[in-house]
Amino acid sequence: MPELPEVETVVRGLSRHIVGQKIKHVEILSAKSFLWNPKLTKSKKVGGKTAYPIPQEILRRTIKKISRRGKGIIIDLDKGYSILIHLKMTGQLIYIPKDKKPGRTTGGKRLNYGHPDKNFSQAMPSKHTRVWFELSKGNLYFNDQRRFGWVKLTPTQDVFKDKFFAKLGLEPFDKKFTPPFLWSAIQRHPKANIKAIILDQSLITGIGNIYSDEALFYARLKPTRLGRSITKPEVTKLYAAIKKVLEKGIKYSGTSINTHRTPEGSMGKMQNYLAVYEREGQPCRSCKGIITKIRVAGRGTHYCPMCQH
DNA sequence: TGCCCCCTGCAG
DNA sequence: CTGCAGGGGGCA
Repeated sequence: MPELPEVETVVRGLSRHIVGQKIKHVEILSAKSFLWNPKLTKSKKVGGKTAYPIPQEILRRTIKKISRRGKGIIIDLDKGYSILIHLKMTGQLIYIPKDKKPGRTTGGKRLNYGHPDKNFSQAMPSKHTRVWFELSKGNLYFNDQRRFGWVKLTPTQDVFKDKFFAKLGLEPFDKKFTPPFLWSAIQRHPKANIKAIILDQSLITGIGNIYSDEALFYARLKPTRLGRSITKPEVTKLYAAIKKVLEKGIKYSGTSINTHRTPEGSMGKMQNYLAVYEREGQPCRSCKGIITKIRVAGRGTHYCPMCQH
């Protein structure tokens, strides 16, 4: 689910709800979702599920700050530890206050968990809950259908030594991200598709498959254009388009085509404003063209053949 | 720089 | 049943 706008939505929501709370207990329901000590695989049954041992360093720590780097989430605790989380394709972080009744072990409130039937509700923890944090005033659930995502615990000073965080490029909202920066990044990849270039997290962080297609649409660039063919005026347009689509995504709390939810469990709204993504066969919003789907950089890619060149 | 893989569920 | 899905790591 998550690209920069979705992760930013989750980080902002969690910041409102869980900063200042203490971690009272943690259940790891899927060993591979909490990358910690793989030797500790001795499990026990909790409510019919298998649970794994937890690192003691995480217990009784207070949550100080939640931030985002690229598509990764950093939760800083007191006493020098941080929790790192990546949602990958289907991860969710859902927070349910304890006073939301009926309380008790599940944390109570039932949520529509991406189910097409609006009346369907899913109790937390759900069958996709992989890590369950009991906090002082509520419960935080890391749900991840496909188990591609991960949670890690690391000393705060080592966060950016982490294999994932260490190789991230520039944030699109960093002052250093400028048209000249984008131009030079593109020059270094003359033979790559422009889509592959803007998807490369070691150059710019946070753009994924949805927002790359959207940005290329607003820049009027065909996704298969090679880096060396891109002109300076085109770079300027692409730069503006990238910032525009990411800002719009954040404004609408992300795209909920499938599993993306805010920490409160509600859907984002950006899917209603997409220009090309998931709009194959539909008319272009700015010309008479029909949105076409092809394969670029191994990903389904949507564009308007009439206005993107 | 591309391809396969991790995993599960859903549409066609 | 096959193919495909908001990501990214490891391998030619």
